[in-house]
Amino acid sequence: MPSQSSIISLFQDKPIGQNVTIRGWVRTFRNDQFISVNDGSTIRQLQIVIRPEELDEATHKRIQTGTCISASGILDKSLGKGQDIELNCNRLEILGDCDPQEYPIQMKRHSLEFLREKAHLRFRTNTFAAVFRIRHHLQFAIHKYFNENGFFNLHAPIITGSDAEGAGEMFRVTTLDATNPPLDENGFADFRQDFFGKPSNLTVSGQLEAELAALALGKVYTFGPTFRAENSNTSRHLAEFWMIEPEVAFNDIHDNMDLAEDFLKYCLRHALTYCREDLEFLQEREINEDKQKPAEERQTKPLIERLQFITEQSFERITYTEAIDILLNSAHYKKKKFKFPVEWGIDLQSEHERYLVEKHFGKPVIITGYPAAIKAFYMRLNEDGKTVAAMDILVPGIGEIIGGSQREERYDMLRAKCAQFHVAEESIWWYLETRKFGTCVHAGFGLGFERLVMYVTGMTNIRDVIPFPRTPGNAEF
RNA sequence: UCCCUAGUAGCUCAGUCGGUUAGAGCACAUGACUGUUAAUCAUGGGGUCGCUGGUUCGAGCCCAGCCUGGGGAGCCA
Repeated sequence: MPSQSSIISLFQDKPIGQNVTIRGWVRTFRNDQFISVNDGSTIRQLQIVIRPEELDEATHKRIQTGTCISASGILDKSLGKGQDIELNCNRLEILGDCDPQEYPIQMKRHSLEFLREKAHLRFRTNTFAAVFRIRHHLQFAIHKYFNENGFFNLHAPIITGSDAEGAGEMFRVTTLDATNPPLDENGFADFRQDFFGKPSNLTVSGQLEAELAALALGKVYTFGPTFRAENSNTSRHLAEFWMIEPEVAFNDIHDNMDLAEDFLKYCLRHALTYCREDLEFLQEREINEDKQKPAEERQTKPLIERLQFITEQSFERITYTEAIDILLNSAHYKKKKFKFPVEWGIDLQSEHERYLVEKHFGKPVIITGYPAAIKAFYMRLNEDGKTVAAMDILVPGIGEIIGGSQREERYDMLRAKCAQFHVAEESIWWYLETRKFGTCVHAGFGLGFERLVMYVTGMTNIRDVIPFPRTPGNAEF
């Protein structure tokens, strides 16, 4: 018996005339003799040709959309038009039946909303298989980029005893009996008796831990799951998502911007090189979906062109103050088209960011120098005393994809910021000690992995780029 | 959490002014055909109109509450 081949290897090597075996899932069974099979190795289907007279009636009925089969035979040039090779089957085995009365995935267009409710089966559609192959390649590209550039990967803890990061609501981790916890002298749950002897949570960011490592290893990055218990119900937020957080000793805010831009472009180039067919499929899909939409909601450029465009452009770099000026001088503002007010000191709203990126510049924008009051306590205070060395990278379509900063490395300044932001020093004494013992300039940023996958695949809902999305009220599968 | 919007067959949707027996395409079943490309053609089965309550002689349609999905906002990555 010949060993099993992946369908992608058959398309690549084209071993015409050889006896091969493939295993996969039936997509369609046409004309009682053509079985279109996908094995996940590629977006493409292999056509299995079987002579009707060689197929007994019982087996014939078991070949349905979704059936798992093994097919052996001679690989040949295809007589049909849709493909260049096909498998002339001389041995067909049903590995797993699929009852068409019950199987919800049909060989037709399904809405993404419907497939979201079938998350266990949606991998079997072209769209999701393409998305998750691309997700894999992007993950690989990220590790590759950092490895090639001298970074060390750091596994930040998933369970943390610190709640000082201020990045959002946290999930409590406890082994206490929720219905009958031990109580302390004030009548509250007594976490001294909990597993860790103190309250603990799922991490909202690995940044603080990454900083500790960077101040010894030089260049590090984390790439792990993070958790936010925010009740945010949008197409861009998850309760569980994956984040990449590089942190580099001796980098200032400008080095940080250079790194982020180079890194982002590297990831896009990697996807363009290694995910070509999947991207072409998703591009085609997007074009078809856009036909149903009003003109103003359609993409102005096809997916691949958009990605290429980003890799070729240098990102626009402006300060927060300049951004406010651009907004104030815009015709959009003068016609009172912004819903929210614009003035120095405000946090930029989605509509402001979208105007800057999509209307004014038409390419990615890095904004730096935000007012200290609207950014986190650990960001380095600039010489003007009122702005911090923060940076946000905004991209068309997604908005903020990266947020980062040069960190406050000055011990006294950081303590002052802690007091200002009501961060208890005793809760992050270990973080403060790095500033006491051989501190140095350093900077880093965070990239939401799913936002990157959205950007590359053109998917518009974050729930469609993570295999099993966790959102408020939904932890099925 | 707030605003908008939707929920009718397995899927995608139509359903007029509140009126008699609930509509289509696809899917599925049966048959025909056999080099097809989401094959084609014919025939057929398939409904708790999201849930609860209300208005009415009569509700898929009107009203109230709730549930679920989608879009937007806030928060953020």
